[in-house]
Order: sequence, then C-alpha cells, then structure tokens
Amino acid sequence: MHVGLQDYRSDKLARLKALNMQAYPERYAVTHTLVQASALPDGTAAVRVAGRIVAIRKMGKLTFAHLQDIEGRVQIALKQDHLQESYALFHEVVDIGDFVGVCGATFTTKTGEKTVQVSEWTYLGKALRELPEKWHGLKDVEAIYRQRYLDLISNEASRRVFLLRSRMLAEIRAFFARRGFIEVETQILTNKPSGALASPFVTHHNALDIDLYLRIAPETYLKRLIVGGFTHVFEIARCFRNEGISPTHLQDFTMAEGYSAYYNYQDNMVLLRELVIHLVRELFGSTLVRIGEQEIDFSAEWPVVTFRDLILKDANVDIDAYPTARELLAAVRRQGIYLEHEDLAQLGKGNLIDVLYKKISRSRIIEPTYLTCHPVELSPLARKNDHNPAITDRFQLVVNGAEIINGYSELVDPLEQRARLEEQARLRSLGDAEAMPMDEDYLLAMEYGMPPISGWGIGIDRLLQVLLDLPNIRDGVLFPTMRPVDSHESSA
RNA sequence: GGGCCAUUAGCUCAGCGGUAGAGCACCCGCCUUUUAAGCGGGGUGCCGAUGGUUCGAGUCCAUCAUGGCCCA
Repeated sequence: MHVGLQDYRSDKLARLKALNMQAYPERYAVTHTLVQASALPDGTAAVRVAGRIVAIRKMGKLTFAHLQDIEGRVQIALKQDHLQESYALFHEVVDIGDFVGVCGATFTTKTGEKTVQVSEWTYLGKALRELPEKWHGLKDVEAIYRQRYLDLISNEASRRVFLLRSRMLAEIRAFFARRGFIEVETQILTNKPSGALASPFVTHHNALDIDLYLRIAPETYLKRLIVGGFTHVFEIARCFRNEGISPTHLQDFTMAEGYSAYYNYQDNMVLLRELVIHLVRELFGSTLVRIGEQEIDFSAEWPVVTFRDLILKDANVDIDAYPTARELLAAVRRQGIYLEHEDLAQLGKGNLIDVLYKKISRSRIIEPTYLTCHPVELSPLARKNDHNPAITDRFQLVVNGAEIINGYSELVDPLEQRARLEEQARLRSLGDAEAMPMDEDYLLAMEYGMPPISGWGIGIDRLLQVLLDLPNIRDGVLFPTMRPVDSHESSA
C-alpha cells in the first residue's frame, strides 16, 4: 500500500468491485460542458454532464453536490424519491474527488442556483487520495508547483491564470496571422548557442556523438528564414538558459519572436504597441490594468526614452561624456552610486551602462516605456545607428520594472557581423561565458544576402507575470522545474 | 554563493521544555432547496531527516534536505 492513501477510499473502491461496478469505466457521452449546463433554461431535459465532485452536502433524503472542471462548475441535486436505491449507493461509494457523470433536467433552487436534478448517475473514476481543503485551497507553495493539478482543482485564481495564458497565446497567433505573419518551428537542439547573451544547457547526441545546445533564442534561425524568402515570420519558441533562479527568471521559458523584411525598429515599436493593447483589451476587456499599487492605462502614450537620457535623469551622469568604462565608472562613483558586480573593473562600457541601468533605473519604470539606443556591445546582432556607431537601433518595452519586449533593426551586413562575432569570440576566450561564440553557419546564410530586417522578442512568461501581477514568474508556468523530491528514490 | 523564514493529521493552521491540538475532510446518527449547509458523537500523527543538550525535546543547539523571500 502506498503511503498517504486514505483507507476509507480504498474500502470504497473494494465496495465498488464487490458490487460489480466499474471504478474506472472507459467512456461517458456528455451533451453539455458544466458551464453550458449551468446556463440552460429550467426544465431542459436529458442533460448529461460529467466532472469531478468537489463538494457534497447531504440533507437526509436530498443531496446537493458540485461537479467541477477547469472552466467552471455546476450544481447537481440527488433525491431519494427519484433515485430509489441508487441514492444510498451514491453515498456508499462516492467520495469528494471522484468523477461522476449525471443525466437529468435543469431547475433553479430557492437560492437561485442552476442545478441538474439527477435521474441517473454513473461512476467515472475513483480518487484514492483526499483533495486539498475546500475553503483555504492548496497554500503550500512547493506543493502548488510540484502538484499543479491540485492547485488547479482547489484554487480558482490559478485556473484563471492558466486559462488566460492559453488565451493570450491564441490571441498573439491570431494577431500576427492577420498581419501576414507565417508561424514556423525551428530547431531546439542547436549546434551553437546563438542569438542572445546567455549560458546554454548542453546535451549530447549519441548517434552523431556530438554535444548539442538547447537554444537560448531562435533568432539566427528565423533570420535564416528571411534569407530563404519569408517576409513576416514568427515562432512561439520555448528557450532554455542555464542561469540562476529568481522570482523573475526561468531556465525554461517561452518567447514569441518575429522578423519582418523591410521594417526598421520603429515600425516594430508601432506594431508591438498595437499587439500589447490588443492583448490587454481581449484578456481584461479594458486597457486599464491594476498592477501593484498602480492602475496602468496601456492605451496612454508610451514614453520613449534613450539609455543616455534615462541615466542622465536617474544618476546625473552623461554616458556620452565618458569615452571609456574607467572614466564612466569614476563619474558614477562621484555621484555616490556604488555598483555591485563580481569584477566591475573588467566590464566594458556597454556592460557597465547595463549594470548601472539595472541598479538605478529599471525598477523605477512603471508605466509602459520604450527604452532605446542601447550600447552596441550589448547587442552583437543589432544594427548600428547610422549616425552614432556607439549605439544600436534597438528598443525594449519595460513595464513595472520588467523587460517584456526586446527588438531592433537587424544587422544584415555579413562582413560587419563577422567582425562583431569575432569580438564576442575574443571576450568568450577571455572568460565571458555569456559572450556569443563565432557562428560560421549563420554568417554563411547572411552572405547570400539579406534585406532590411527588424525583429522582436516577447517574454511570454514575463508578460503574463506583469499583466496578472504574479509574485513569482513560476505562478504562470504549469510545471516549473524543481529539484526532485528524493534524488535517489527507489522504483516504488 | 550569503542572509532570513518555513516544514506538526489528507488539507489549512495552533502549540515554543512537562501526556500531540483545532477547523475542514473522514466515520456513526438526525435532516427533501443546501452551497464554508446545520445539529449530536468519534482524533485518524515518523511533529522534514540525523545527531546533540536535558530527568524529560514539535519546542533548545548543530548539521543536512526541500521550498520561499531578500542579497550577490
């Protein structure tokens, strides 16, 4: 016997078998979903619904119960008058948590709840363990992540989060389809961890006897597709980064990423603003979203701020006035700002600006804001600005201190790309694990010619977290990665 | 990697040196419009693990495990 199984439930299972009833039948035909049934007019006959029993209220010869699924619930009523001996049987074998199917007619109770008056019920599945407590639900964070099914059964708020996530992805697909984008799937097991500055997961292919990397971004593959003739292309891409765990970082996350030939980054700033406003409207029925203490109106104008102006405002330091990292760092210290980093002195100017921004500015940005003109060394795949070679034609959407969207005009010149990747490879050889490796295969594709391109990436998990104001990004992930409960457990 | 917090019944939680507790769930009885149904009766436990201190340890100490938050 397994630990934790409730004896009274095992007893009822044995009782079912003794009565020659199926504890786990193979099929049940329904006429309505639970939510549909709860909206039928009174007197609708022969309604057949099925679900998990989440509450039973027995009042002698009359019993009320609730059937529930992911979308909702409906009340059922069982009367001894109508059901005869099968009324007692119900109480003899059915527990909260079991699945049943019922057939009956709809009516409305004195207290106004639509209810199916059961004329016939069918056993559909035994639960050998008790459900979490009906009023408080499942509270233990660890159990919520490890046993999401229990969280979904017992917490209405959790059901809402995951239904909204699903709708959000459907709306993103519909939005881009309407604008002529073609959805693709590119490889997840890659030869090079390209397309972002991040540490990859490494795995091994036995037949080829080579190490492979789980993709950190689909970027270079989607741009190869532009070479191949796609004009507007996007992917809902699961990506993997072998980095630290925090309430805002996942190792295994979903990115929607897209590219358009002939666009520049400003075209995409317009496009993605439309997308976000569309999503907020569809999901919440309004562009006003409550996030923390703030009510944010996504339809209001989004400020556009350059890195330089942002840091000038928050730190009183003009990053353009200091040509080297050393001078910039000294200027920052003169403002009484002390940055924390493992080897601050080793950082290049671009990375230093990035650390500074994260320290003093990012968390202060609450309303949707486009941050632009990123330092070139943070963006090895982005196009340099035609007038200022120190910055790129890049933008990020920041909301409530979180980076939701990243996009830029793409670097399409293969010779400059080669030089940039050589610089990255050099940083990598000096020990920067996040620098990009040389990627000859991508350069080969570029050498066949690229049009002007602009691309974008949306952190789906992050977006969901911000819009739903979730304390931990994993609250929007069904089964977040966890350490195993017992790493050397037996095969019990 | 560092700091703080948590881990007690199936679930939600009390208990902080002296015989393991409550509510829900569960079992028995009553109850034909309830909905955290109600009323009466019943306590189901490896108190995360391992050591230690003590006459005596959920309780104090140490180490470990898992998780959360903050910092790096």
